Amino acid sequence: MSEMAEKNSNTEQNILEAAKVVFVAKGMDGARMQEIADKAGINKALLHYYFRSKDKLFEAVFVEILSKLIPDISELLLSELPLFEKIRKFTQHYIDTIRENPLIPVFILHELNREPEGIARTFKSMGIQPQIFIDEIKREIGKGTIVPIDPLHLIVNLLSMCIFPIVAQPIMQHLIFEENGEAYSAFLEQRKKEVPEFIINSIRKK
Amino acid sequence: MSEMAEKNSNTEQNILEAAKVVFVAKGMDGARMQEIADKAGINKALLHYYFRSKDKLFEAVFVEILSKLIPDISELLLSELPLFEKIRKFTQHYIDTIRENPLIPVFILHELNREPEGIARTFKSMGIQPQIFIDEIKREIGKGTIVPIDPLHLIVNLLSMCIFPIVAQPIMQHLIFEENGEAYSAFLEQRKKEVPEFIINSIRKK
DNA sequence: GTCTATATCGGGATAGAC
DNA sequence: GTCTATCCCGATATAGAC
Repeated sequence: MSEMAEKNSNTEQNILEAAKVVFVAKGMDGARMQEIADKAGINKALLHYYFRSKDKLFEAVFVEILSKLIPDISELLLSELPLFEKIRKFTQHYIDTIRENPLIPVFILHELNREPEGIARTFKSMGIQPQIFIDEIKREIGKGTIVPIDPLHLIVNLLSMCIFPIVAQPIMQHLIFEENGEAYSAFLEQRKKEVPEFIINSIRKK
Repeated sequence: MSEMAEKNSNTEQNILEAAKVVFVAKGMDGARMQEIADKAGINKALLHYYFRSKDKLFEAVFVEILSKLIPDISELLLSELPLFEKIRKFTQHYIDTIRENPLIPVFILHELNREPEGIARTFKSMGIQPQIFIDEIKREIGKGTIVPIDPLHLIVNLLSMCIFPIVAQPIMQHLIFEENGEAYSAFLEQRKKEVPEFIINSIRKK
């Protein structure tokens, strides 16, 4: 049994991996079961054996992606560092994380638009709790370390400046570097320092 | 002939309008010619009469969207206002513009990922020239009005904080307002003031 | 220019052998 | 568990009448 189970879950994992790549690149509608099967080194019929349908397979992939992403965010918000240090660490770590899978944010947003109800259900079932970080910002304002600012805007600014330049790379690269991928990559690397300093510069009490 | 031409271009325009809505919401792959025909109040066959294929129709829609978007950006970068004023105006105008068609940025990015070569060609054929704005920022740094900052990072920060919160509304709304659309709308409205002040606060020489 | 009817094909899904 | 062969529907595209 152990051998069977071994092989079973290997194949299943192969399928999930392949499906993830294809779904993320092409979207649910553009993805082809044939392509997933090829990439997994197996046969179309086997896809249906493991996951009953394309919808079910997609759902599985979507859940896997989300459940990997969310703890990653939460973890950092809850660490024990002082605020400015936390902003620096978060930016660095987050830019790196998204650069590893730059297609995922657009994938999620696209699918969220495509089928708001169905996917949103999946999404809601996993909780993120930004409240702790919000409270921390409020405390710093109270202490007078930083200027009065709505914590939500601060958080959204931070996320925006990390995520957007990566997901918009296909456009930005063309706009400012004439398709020079190397240059844009270096630009993103710089942002790991530029963004936190930009933020801290704005909120630090003088 | 005038009557014919009239009707002709009306239908053509109706099709383009309908196609735009459907393509933007569902993406090229998810869009159905039937749905476009229905929304245009005509028949599937007519779509093929005006535009030979789905690909051709998509191309037409994509070009129309881009050629509307790009002058809109350029225009503002070239105005004559002082820098801080320009940042305020740009933010306001740009947030409003994107809120009118919040799905378009994700649509563009998704399609760019789906078919990098084909679409990129279309994209490149229209030029945006950020150089004038870059030079202006450099001059202000020279004058000592603002702190030394790489103009590209400043521009990307600005765009990020305008665009991202709107395209990521489906996620953010859930994260911070528990699906309260009204509250998120008000939040975006606030950003028209918060974002420029956040930026100016960061770059202004003290 | 606009419609109805139909050809064609791609792709998701199932049957059944091994 | 994995494969081959096949079913069947949906969607693009075309033919042809009006």
